[in-house]
Amino acid sequence: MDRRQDIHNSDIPIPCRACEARHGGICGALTAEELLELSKHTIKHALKPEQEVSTSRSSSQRYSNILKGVVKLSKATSDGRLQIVGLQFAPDFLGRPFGEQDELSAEAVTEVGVCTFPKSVLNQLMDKSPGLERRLYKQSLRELEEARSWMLTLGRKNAQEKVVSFLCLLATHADPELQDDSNKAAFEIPLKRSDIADFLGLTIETVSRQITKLRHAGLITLTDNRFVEIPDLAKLQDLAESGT
Amino acid sequence: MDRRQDIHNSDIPIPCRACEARHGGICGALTAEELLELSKHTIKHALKPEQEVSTSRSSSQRYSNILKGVVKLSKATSDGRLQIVGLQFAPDFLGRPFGEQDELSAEAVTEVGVCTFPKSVLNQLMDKSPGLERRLYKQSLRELEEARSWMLTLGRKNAQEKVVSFLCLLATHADPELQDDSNKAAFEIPLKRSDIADFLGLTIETVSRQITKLRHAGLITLTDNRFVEIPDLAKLQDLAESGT
DNA sequence: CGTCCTATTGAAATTCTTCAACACTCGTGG
DNA sequence: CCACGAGTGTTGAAGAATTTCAATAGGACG
Repeated sequence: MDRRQDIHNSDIPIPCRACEARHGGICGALTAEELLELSKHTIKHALKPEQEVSTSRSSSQRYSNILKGVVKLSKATSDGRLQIVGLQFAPDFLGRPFGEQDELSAEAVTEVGVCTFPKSVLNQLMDKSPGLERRLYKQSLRELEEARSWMLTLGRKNAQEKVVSFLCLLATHADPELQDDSNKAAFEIPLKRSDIADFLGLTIETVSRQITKLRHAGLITLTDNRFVEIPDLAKLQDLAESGT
Repeated sequence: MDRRQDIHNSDIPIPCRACEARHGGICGALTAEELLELSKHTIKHALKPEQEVSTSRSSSQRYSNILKGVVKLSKATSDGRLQIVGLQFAPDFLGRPFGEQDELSAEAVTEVGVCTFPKSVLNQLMDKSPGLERRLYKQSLRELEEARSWMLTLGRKNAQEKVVSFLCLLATHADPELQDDSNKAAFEIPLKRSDIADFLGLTIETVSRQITKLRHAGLITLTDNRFVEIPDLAKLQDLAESGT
C-alpha cells in the first residue's frame, strides 16, 4: 500500500488525482499543500511527434513533467549534424534549473503528454522543500550516469554493438510488454530510423543494415519495422560489448 | 573582497586555511562550524599520474575534492576498450552521492592533490546544509551539460573536429597561462596521446596525425609534444564544428 | 492514383583503424 | 660515459568499417 495514504485524497488537487506521474515524478516529493500550490500554475499539453517541448530557451519559461510518451533531447553542430543526447520517459522532469541550457532542444518522439509550470514556481518550491531538490538532484545524477554510459557506446563501439546497445536500452527502459521472469523481451521502438541514427551517431543506412543483420541472425524479429521481439535478451546483451 | 570575511580566520580549521579549493569547491558552501566538522575527517593525498582516486566502489568509501591537477573518469567495455567520460579539475568534487556508480573509474592524469572524507560525513552535512546540496546539485548539472556536449563530439564529429574540440576545451578549461584579452591561448596538454585518444574515441595514431595536420596548417604550435600555442583561437573554434 | 514519408539495399568512395617501423627522451646500471 | 630498455609519439601502407550516392519498395493519405 502507498505510504502517502495518510494524506486524504480530498487534499490532492483535482488535476493531480488521476495523474500518472504523481508518485514517480518530482510531485511525489511534495506535500499535499505544496502540490496544491504547484497545481495552481500547471497546464497540461498533448504533443505530436516532432513537436518541440517548451523548455529552457524556448518560448515560455516553463518546466515540464512527462506524463506519457518519449521525449528526445538533442544537440546540433552549426552545420546541422544532429546528436540525440538523451531520451526521457514518463515521469521524468524536463528542464534546467539554475540558468540556461546551452543549445539543447527537446522534442516529442511519440505522442507525448506533459504537465508544465512556470520556472519561478518550482524555484520557490525548491527553496522550501528539501525533498523536492533532493529528488531533482537524484534525477540529474541518473541522467549523468546514462549520458556517460552512452559516451562509451558512442566513442568505442562499432555499428553492430551500437544498435544492439540501443535495443537493450529499450528492452529495459521502455514499457515492458513482456518482461516477466525471462530472457525474452518484446516492445515497440518509439523512434524512427533517423532518430535511432541520431542517437547512435550513425547514418540511417547503417542502422538499417545492422537491423537486417540481426534479423537474419535470428537475434530479433521485426513486425512492421517498429515492433521488436527478442527471443534471447542475454545473448543480445553480450553482443552489446563484444559484437561483430 | 570576499564576502566571507565576517568569518574570522581563526574560525577556519587549520588544514583548510591555505586550501586552494576552500572557496570554489563544495567547502565554499559551508559555515565555519560545518567546515570544522568536515575537516575533522579529511585526509589529503598526493597522487601520481595513473594512480586511482579512492572513489565509489574502490577501497575506502570516501569522497574527494580535487585540490590540484586533473582527474579522468572513464568507463570500459568488458573486452577492455576505454572511454574517458569526463575530465575533472580543481576544485571539483569527486564521488557519487546516493548509491553506487556503475563501473566508473577515476584516476589521476597529472600529479593530483585531493582532500578526501568519509561518505557518511558528507551525507550528514548535506542533510543539514541546503547550500551544500545545492552546490553539489549544480556541479552535477554542469557535468551533465559537459557530458552531453561531448556526446555531440563523439557521435557526430570527424577526427579533425574532435581533436580541435579537445584543444578548445583545454584552452578554456585548463589553467590559462595566456588568456588575457585576446584570441591567443597557450597551455600544457595534461594528457598523453593515449588519454586523448580515449577521450575522443579515436586511436593514438589518428590523434597524432590530426595534430600534425594542425601544426602544418599553422593553426597550432607545439613544443615537446605537450605545450601548445594557439595563435588564433577563434579560427580554431570554427574548425571544431565544420572542419576538414 | 500520385505523392510524401519511411525504410531497405547495392556499389563506390572515404575515413579511420590496424599493423609495422622508426625516432626521441629519460633513467638505470654496467 | 655510454648502452640499454621502457615509455611515448610519429609516420607510412594496407585493410576494414562506415558513409555517401543512388535506386527501389511499401504504406498512409488526400
